[in-house]
Amino acid sequence: MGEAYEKVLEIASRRGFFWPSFEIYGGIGGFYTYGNLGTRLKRNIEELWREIFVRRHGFYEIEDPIINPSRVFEASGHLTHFREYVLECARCGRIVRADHLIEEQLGIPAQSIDGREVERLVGEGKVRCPNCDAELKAPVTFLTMFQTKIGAKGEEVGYARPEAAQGMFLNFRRCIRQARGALPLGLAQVGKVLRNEIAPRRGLFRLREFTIMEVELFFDPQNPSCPWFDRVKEEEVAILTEEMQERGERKPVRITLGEASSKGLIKAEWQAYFMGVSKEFITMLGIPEERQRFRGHLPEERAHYSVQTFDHEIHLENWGWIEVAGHAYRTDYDLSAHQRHSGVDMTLLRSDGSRFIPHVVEPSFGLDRLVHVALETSFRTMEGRNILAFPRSIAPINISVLPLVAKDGLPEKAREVQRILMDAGLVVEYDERGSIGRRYARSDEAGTPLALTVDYQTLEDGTVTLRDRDSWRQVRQRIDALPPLICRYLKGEIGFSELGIPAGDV
RNA sequence: GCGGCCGUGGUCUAGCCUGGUUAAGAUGUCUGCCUGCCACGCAGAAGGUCCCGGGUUCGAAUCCCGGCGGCCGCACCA
Repeated sequence: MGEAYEKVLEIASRRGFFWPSFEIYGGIGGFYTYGNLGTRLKRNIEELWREIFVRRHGFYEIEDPIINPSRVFEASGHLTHFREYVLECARCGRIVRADHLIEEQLGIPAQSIDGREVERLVGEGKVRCPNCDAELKAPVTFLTMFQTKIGAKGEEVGYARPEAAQGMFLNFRRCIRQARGALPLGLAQVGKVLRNEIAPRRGLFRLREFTIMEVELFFDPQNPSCPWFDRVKEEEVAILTEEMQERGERKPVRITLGEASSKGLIKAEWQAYFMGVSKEFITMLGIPEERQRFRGHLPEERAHYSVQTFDHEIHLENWGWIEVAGHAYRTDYDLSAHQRHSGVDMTLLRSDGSRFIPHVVEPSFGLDRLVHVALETSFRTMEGRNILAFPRSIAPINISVLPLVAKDGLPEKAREVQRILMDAGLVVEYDERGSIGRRYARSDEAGTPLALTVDYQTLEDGTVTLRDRDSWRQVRQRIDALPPLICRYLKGEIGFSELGIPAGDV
């Protein structure tokens, strides 16, 4: 079953979903280019997310720069928390992380070690190479953020953002005013972020430049309830909490979000709410419920800004559980930090006159990972053919238009039908190469849910056949009735059999 | 970053160990014929820096060294 991954990668590059970037120059790890099908698939997933997380809640969406001045990340804590001190052995050249080595050899907790301490301990020869016991070279810092210079003289140091969230915090004051001061306030952003990963691998899972989709939900900690919580509180989810993992348990509990929230397993109701929305979203991408779970971060893996984080994980055959989203409770960490560093007041006024800094809950999705997961989950084979059975709402191409044979005026008629469907706003692929069977096979491999065939009967009565990608069944329908029917079908409002009357000889 | 395996037309692979004329096959693509619903058939064609660089050799896809890229394990993933 690990072949699904190999097969999907092969289809992805051959058919134009994605492939390694810069390949004519030998390639560089961690960068991928999306082709026509991949770009559409990615955008459709993004639109579905936007519908479910943003539009439906009336949240605001912003777009903030990728390059930020260093002060932003000094304030946010990323510049200190993103920096690793790395030690290299003078003899064998082995490279190790300073904090891990010091904790291991001297028993000093990694969190309490700063750069000066590292230099002192290494200089005094307190730590040795774990591999060959030789002396270590002076520590070098490794920053996983991309650094650049801003301006002609380059005196201003800038960094590429490693997360989109800071944009929402930096612009919070303006946005809350535009929202007329009302909490809860949801600010959303979709955009590229950059992380200089040490070892990018596994295709779209560990990229150096990737797209993130985030909501920062601001609320008053004295009024932490989510007005929509009723919608999800009966929803049952699989949760593996921090405590369970510390007890060595590996099997998640199944519990309703309402119960998980009231029992305190999930600290903020908003967090629990978004976990419910998250499950709904991921399920709509075609991932079955039993392959989803939420896993609480252990303290040492939790980001510096978070008091509780749940990863939304999906089980894949060859990687096991992989993270596609993080649900973090960031409290007032970021707004307080920016208030402290910028001197700008981030507080809001309650009706009783008291002032407070809002708390923040953040659902954050890695879009590229979702693209891969959608591809791999939808992959199946039928009679030796590859099929990408995408949910209809995210399929890159809506419908293929095919003449039964490429002669006798059928191609011309098919082109007319293509025009009609394109004018109706559909993404249509016309194909007359090879035989009809080959064209169906190509259509299936691109994940196109419908194939429309123009045959000799079309020329007589203006009807065509529609073929279902997943069952290969066919129905017949009049051309002029098609546009609204197909649109409703793609939205999932009607089933395949409602598209027309069954067609024979299949 | 460390260790193991790997890199051959668009795709998948053979050839490499045991260096030797035009680098083989399948599939895909293109042209023509054919076509009456599931990768049909026939004929023909195009398509390769054998990952890159260096070395050994009369001669390197093949042997050696270095680099780049990929996969797996370890580490990392704020």
